[in-house]
Amino acid sequence: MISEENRLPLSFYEAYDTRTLAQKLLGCELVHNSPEGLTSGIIVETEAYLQDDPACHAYRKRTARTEPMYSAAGTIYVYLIYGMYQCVNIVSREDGCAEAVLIRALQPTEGIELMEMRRRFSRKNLLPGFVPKPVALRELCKGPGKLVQAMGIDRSIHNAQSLDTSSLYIRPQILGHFEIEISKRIGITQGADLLYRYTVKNNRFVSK
DNA sequence: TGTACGATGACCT
DNA sequence: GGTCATCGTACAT
Repeated sequence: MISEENRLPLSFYEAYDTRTLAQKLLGCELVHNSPEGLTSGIIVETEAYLQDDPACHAYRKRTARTEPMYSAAGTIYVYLIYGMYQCVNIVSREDGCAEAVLIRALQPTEGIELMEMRRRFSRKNLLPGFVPKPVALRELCKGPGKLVQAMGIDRSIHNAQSLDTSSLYIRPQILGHFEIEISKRIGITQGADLLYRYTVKNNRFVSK
């Protein structure tokens, strides 16, 4: 089967406030058409980051790192975390308003072998004697750092690009009927009680 | 110069 | 299941 591009237009990202967009993105397909091959997965877990939210990178000061967050809806924001992993966000709202949706987990669809290879060999596999082990399907994109590795997303390539023109883009909703579960965001202390996390209920590819 | 923040894998139980 | 090690970024001192 040949998969068509079927890229969502920027009007999709402009149409909703950030928390609504985070929910509308569930069931959509994140696609990376990379030189090594095409990989994709259904978005099953997102988190919203708002301007008046202490967990948001743009909560305090406008810096070089967070500059893409201030761009138009549909801009890609990739940041480095723990000095070793990266997380991918979809910028929402209008120019000058720094809000975004963090993509936290995918249900793999296309290019599963390529995703498995990327995950297996992007580990600390340069140490002598380290033998990379196969990565289970369920583990491929189960977490924001993991899905970025599996999809071959890279800050130096994708950060500040537009989903309208990048090799990374999103296809419309393809998941069958599902319920959205709302919960607290994972792994943060600032704004920890805000219910800005959205998951596909009972989906086994959700991170937790 | 120091410190808070935060995702993952290795290792252990 | 839990504990530990890893380090770029932002910001206070």
